[in-house]
Parts: sequence; structure tokens; C-alpha cells
Amino acid sequence: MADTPGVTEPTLEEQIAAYQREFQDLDPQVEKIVSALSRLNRRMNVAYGRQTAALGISNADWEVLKALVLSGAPYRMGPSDLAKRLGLTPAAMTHRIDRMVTEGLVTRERDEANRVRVIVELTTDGREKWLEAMRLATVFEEDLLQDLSADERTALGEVLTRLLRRVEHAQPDAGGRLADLE
Amino acid sequence: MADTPGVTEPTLEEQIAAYQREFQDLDPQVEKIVSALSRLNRRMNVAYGRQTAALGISNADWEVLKALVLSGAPYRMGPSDLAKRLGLTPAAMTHRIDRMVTEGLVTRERDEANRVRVIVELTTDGREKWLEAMRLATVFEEDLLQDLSADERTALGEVLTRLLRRVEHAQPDAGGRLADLE
DNA sequence: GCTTCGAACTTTAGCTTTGAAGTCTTCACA
DNA sequence: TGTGAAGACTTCAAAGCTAAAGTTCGAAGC
Repeated sequence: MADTPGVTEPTLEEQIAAYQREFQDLDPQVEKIVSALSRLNRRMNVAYGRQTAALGISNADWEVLKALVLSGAPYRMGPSDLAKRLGLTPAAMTHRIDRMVTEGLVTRERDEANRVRVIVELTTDGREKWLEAMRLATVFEEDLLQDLSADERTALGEVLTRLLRRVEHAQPDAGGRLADLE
Repeated sequence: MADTPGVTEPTLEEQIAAYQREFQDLDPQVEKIVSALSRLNRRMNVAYGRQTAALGISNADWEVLKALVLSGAPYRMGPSDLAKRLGLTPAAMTHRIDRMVTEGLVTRERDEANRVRVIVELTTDGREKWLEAMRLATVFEEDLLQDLSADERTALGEVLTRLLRRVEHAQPDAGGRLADLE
């Protein structure tokens, strides 16, 4: 499925108009930012998914490769650290590693120093795949941002990290309020 | 699970440094924007998830309610339109509607005019839930953006919609290149 | 040294989603 | 009419995830 050109998603403007019609206390400026963020992210994920699929790996595989590479040489992590890093349960991690071992992207071995632990290690093939995926991703990202000047990029990066800090350091309660930052 | 304060996710800066270490041809400015976008979105979804959970509905339910409300009165849609709108397969939609019917959020009835079709209609209870969720969401969103001036908000909205247009009108091929716009 | 607790991973059962096959209804056309 | 094709939804089997129960190993206390 994925692409269904049949039913056209409403444009951002149409969607905001619909929101205002159904919910009067809406700040259209805020909604525009939030909706655009969400849509942009969805589209980007579709793009990444296509790229990794073209390399013969799943998006799930890609996340694991990324975590291993970013951990630095010798590219080893335990399943539970990987699971926490990716936001998965240990059970899901077990299955995912199973798959990736048979795909030859990682190896799994028991830690002989502490036989409770398991070591997942990137194979050279897995590292190659990650590099290829990165090359594709950077092409896409550069293309995406090509209309933005250097100043605009700086400003955008700055604003986004500001928002990120706000939401990271103070996760909202169920009511939605963010605790004040220190 | 979800929150696992144990293993600390690297900060954005640490992550970008790791990327540069492992992949030399990386534009840190681009990576900063892309990573911040992705993280911000993840955090926001966690926040929305908590809010809808506090109302006793799932994030999946919330998406369906949103689609129905935004379709406008009388808040009716067919399962396949809903499926396309949400990016699900018809099969998944069938199950999701099953659940929501038993939860009293929507009703399902056969279209008497064309007995192949099914009509999913929002209940007043479903509409109430959506309104409550919106109220919570707007509180969170306003809080999130509170440090941004009106000018910054305008600028951010403008830049994001520009990026969105770029990626919407020209979905990338598997290689990652975006076709040139019209 | 034995026992018990705790940590790290795996297994099991249940849920949600997908892809493919199946059912029912309508529409076109002979 | 009656038949075939297409559309809209549902059912079924398989994959991936979660939560919870199991296993295995190491470490601390007696």
C-alpha cells in the first residue's frame, strides 16, 4: 500500500481551515507549525524507507545499524542497551537480532567474561550497508534543504533545537503542561 | 515501557559528533536540522500519546476521530476512505472500527442506498473525546512554542511549509533525489 | 559453600497490522 | 434478465510488537 494517490490528503491550508471550523479556540499559526512538522516528518520517513528498501534492508534494520555505528568502534552493544536506545522491549530486540544475524548484518555471541551477557557486533557487511544508506540519506536531505540559504538553515536549526530542549527537559504531564525549565 | 531513564540517549550534539566521526561527508548543519526534526516529532508523539491515554483512548482511536471530525458534519466516512486517509490497509481499518464501535466512539451501518458501502459515523461521545483531546493538545502546543516570538513563529511556519511543499510535490526516488518542482 | 536475589536474555501468549484470498453488491452490456 | 467485471468490505494467515513469565548466570550474605 503506502502510496495511495486515489484519495487526496487535504492540503495543509485545507486542514487548518477544517480545524478552525470544528474547534474555535485554535491558533492557526501554532497549528500550522505543528501540522507541518508532523507532515514533514511523515514524508521524510517514507523517503528513508524507500532508500533503505532499495538497499535490501528494512527501516528496523537501519535503526539498529545506526545505533551500533554511532556507538563507535568496535561497534558492539548488548541487546538490552540496544533495546533501550531504540525504545523497544528486550523481547522485540531478541527477534530483531535473530533476523539481522540471518541477514548477515550483525553477529551475536555470548560474552565469555560474563556469560549472562550477549554481545551484538556489526559485521563489515552491516557497516557497508549503513554507509550506503547514509550516502543516500545525505543526498535526499541536501536536496530537501536546497532552497534554504545558509542563514535560514542556521536559524532553523537554532529554533528547532530550542523547541527540542524545551520538550526534552520537561516532558509534559497528562494534562499537557510542560514543567518550567530550571 | 516507553520511558527508560536508565540508558541516556545521547544529546543532539553528541549524536552529531558521532555522525561526523563515522561519516566524514556530513554537513553538520543539515544533520542538526534533520535530527532535531525527527527527535522533536518523536517527543511530541509521546506527549500526544499520554494525553489521549489520559482520556481513555488510544492514539489509533484519536487518528480516526480526527479524520472523521475534519471531514465535517455529519461526520461520516466509508472505511476505505478512512483507511486511505490514515495510510492503513482496509483490513486494519475493519479491525480498528470493530474496536471503536465497541468503545462507543463510532457507529457502523450499511449504506441503504448502496449496500456495498458501509458508513462509519462519529457518535456524540466520540466527538466529545476529540474535543477534549484537542483542548489538551492546544495547551501542550502553546506551551511548547511559548518561547517563540510572533515573528519567529511566522518564520518557522513559513520555512516548514516551504520544505513540506518541496517534499510533497516531488517524492524522492529510491536514490533519494527529489524531482525538480514544476 | 550454599542460598537467595538480581540482572540479562529468551520464550510465550495476545494484539495490531499487512497481504492475499474470499464474499457480497452493483453496474454495464448483451 | 442474466452474466461478467469491478468495487467495498471482511476473513485468514503470517510478521512484528508488548507484557509477563521463564531461564540462566553472577554476586552478595550467611
